[in-house]
Amino acid sequence: MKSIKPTESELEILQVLWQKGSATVREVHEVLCLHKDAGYTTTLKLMQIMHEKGLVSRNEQSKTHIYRANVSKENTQQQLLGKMINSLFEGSASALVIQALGNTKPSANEIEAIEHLLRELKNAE
Amino acid sequence: MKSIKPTESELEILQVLWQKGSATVREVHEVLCLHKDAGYTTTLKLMQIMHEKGLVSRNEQSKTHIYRANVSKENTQQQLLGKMINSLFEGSASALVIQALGNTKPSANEIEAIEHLLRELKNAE
DNA sequence: ACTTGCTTACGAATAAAATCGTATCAAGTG
DNA sequence: CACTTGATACGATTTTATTCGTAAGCAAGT
Repeated sequence: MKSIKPTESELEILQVLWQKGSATVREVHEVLCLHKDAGYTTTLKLMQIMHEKGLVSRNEQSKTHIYRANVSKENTQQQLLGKMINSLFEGSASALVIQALGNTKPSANEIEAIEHLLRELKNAE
Repeated sequence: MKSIKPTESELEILQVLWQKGSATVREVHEVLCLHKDAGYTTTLKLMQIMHEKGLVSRNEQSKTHIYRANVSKENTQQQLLGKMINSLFEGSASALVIQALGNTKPSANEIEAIEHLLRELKNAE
């Protein structure tokens, strides 16, 4: 189990890759630019570093490389969630859950999904 | 609504302060040393910086200053949770909740608490 | 008065992350 | 062929976070 910790900017890039499946630097950069303002070479450099670290893989067949995330979204979420639970919620996942639910307005569907999961957890005892 | 983003190390210190209510640099440092290894002046400097940023307040009556957190635990949790939901869970709090619950074994009591909260949310519609 | 021990203050070194400028290469187009 | 366009590579700079060394103050205790 490799446990790499992507930085803030790396996460932004991973998100785009997760969403699109695969993308060129330019494609990623276009998306990032919507929110944030940075030069093209900045994005390029970041993705090169991520490649060195093994966070992404790339196909170099054509001159324009095509990147893919090399870590799964679920793993990464789990990783960072776990860290947050430990560092901010004294290790209690349910404390985090309650805090998260308390401050948002989940839809009826979402509530239903969570209740369903809870029922399963109870039965699994 | 001030939105300061504590760094990793600052969070460690805040945690101690939240837990103890108030504490001197040495007291904080003792606790940190259990897990991590850093010099006393490092902790001191961090807390001084946090003071400049307004993350903590301090009583300077006696030579040995007494520190308090100046941001609430709940606010900070909310802040970081929100950021995480946006950056890793496409803005869906329930996605995060499900992921968090899926990978832990909440106790019956905790499940009960969450179900209770869900019922309240439903009634509030 | 002098030493010891604990404190704060502060500057500087180190490390890690992010940003950008410039060089260079490969097509495609006139 | 000369020129433009869009790509990578790479080094340098800037910014932010972390760490620590050293000076200086103050309050004992001897």
